[in-house]
Amino acid sequence: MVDGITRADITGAALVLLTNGGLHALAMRRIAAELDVQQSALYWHFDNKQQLLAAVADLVVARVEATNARKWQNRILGLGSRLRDELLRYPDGAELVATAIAFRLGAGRPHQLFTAELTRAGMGDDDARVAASVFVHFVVGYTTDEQQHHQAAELGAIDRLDVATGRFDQGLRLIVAGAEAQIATLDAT
Amino acid sequence: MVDGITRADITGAALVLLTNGGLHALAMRRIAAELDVQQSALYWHFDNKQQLLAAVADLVVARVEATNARKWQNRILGLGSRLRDELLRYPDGAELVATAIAFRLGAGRPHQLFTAELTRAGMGDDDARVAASVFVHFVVGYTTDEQQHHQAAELGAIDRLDVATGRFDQGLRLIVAGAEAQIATLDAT
DNA sequence: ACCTGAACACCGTTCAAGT
DNA sequence: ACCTGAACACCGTTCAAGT
Repeated sequence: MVDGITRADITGAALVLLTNGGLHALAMRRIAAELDVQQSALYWHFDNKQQLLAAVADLVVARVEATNARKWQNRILGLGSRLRDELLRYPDGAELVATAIAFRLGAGRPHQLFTAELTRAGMGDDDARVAASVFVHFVVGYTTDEQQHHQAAELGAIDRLDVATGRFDQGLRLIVAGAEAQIATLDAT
Repeated sequence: MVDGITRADITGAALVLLTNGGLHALAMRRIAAELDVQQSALYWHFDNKQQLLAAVADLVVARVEATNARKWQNRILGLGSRLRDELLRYPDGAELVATAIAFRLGAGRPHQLFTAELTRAGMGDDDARVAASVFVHFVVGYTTDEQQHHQAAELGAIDRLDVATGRFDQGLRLIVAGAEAQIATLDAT
């Protein structure tokens, strides 16, 4: 007989359901059905649904990676748009990651990547972490809005299509300018 | 006999429930029970729960107001911490507002207030709106994390207490620096 | 115009019991 | 160690019918 179910099986099945039906489809019963298992079986592998969703959020941000641009400003911009792209790959991807981050349960990867870039740019560890959280909050928050609004429009709940595109880069550049100013005052000391 | 129930009655009762039990207590059945009404009665006043929650989110941010500091930088900082304070007044206040903003269903007040300050500071309407969204995403995102984490710690789900306090102002100042830089380049033109 | 009563189609979580 | 079966305590939404 075959082995039992693993955590990877569960999060994998959940990711498939997320892809096809969004957060709405991520019900314990549905995930269990996808694996031909009783819903209570999932609770042997995860304490609760929130922990399971956090593990799925980790998968969503797993492919976010640093770029190899020469200027740190461009690496930050690349990281931001790469993160946005990955969140947009799945319906409700941004909201899922936002919740996981809020509960400190997963999806720490974006924050780590931004922090690394900012320390390389010359910031102290502490300042880099603060700046990284500004970037992450903006990217995840902006993308959540964008995705939510886009999905609502598809359902016909909203008709006017916002001209929100392009505004993402503008916002990122504003924060980069703030980081530049802070690094400049550090160098002046 | 007394008149029927109004939308204000409903959002008022919901705000009481939010205060006492957080987002978890904001169930249609519970709100209806608070008003001695059947749950289906609420659907005559609101299309769905999401619309109702958006109206409650409007109440949460209703008392956010501009400060009268002389420098626009300080007015922005004051607006940010004032918004955070109001979100922290209710359990899950930040998450409620974040969701309403994402669905473009309410809580537009913070964005309007930030935009107004930034145009007064010398930004164009378009740039001011983008910068305002950076501020709002940071304040709401940061406060959601903070509140979520705080509530999890109260339930014993998390033991270590993050040293996140003070980081809020640092983050706000970083964005202000970015706005300053942008206004400076405008003035130079 | 405004609300009731009742149903429909779902949820997350627990827990004794099985193998 | 890993899962079943069944229950518990909930949800949001709809809709005919009442007044």
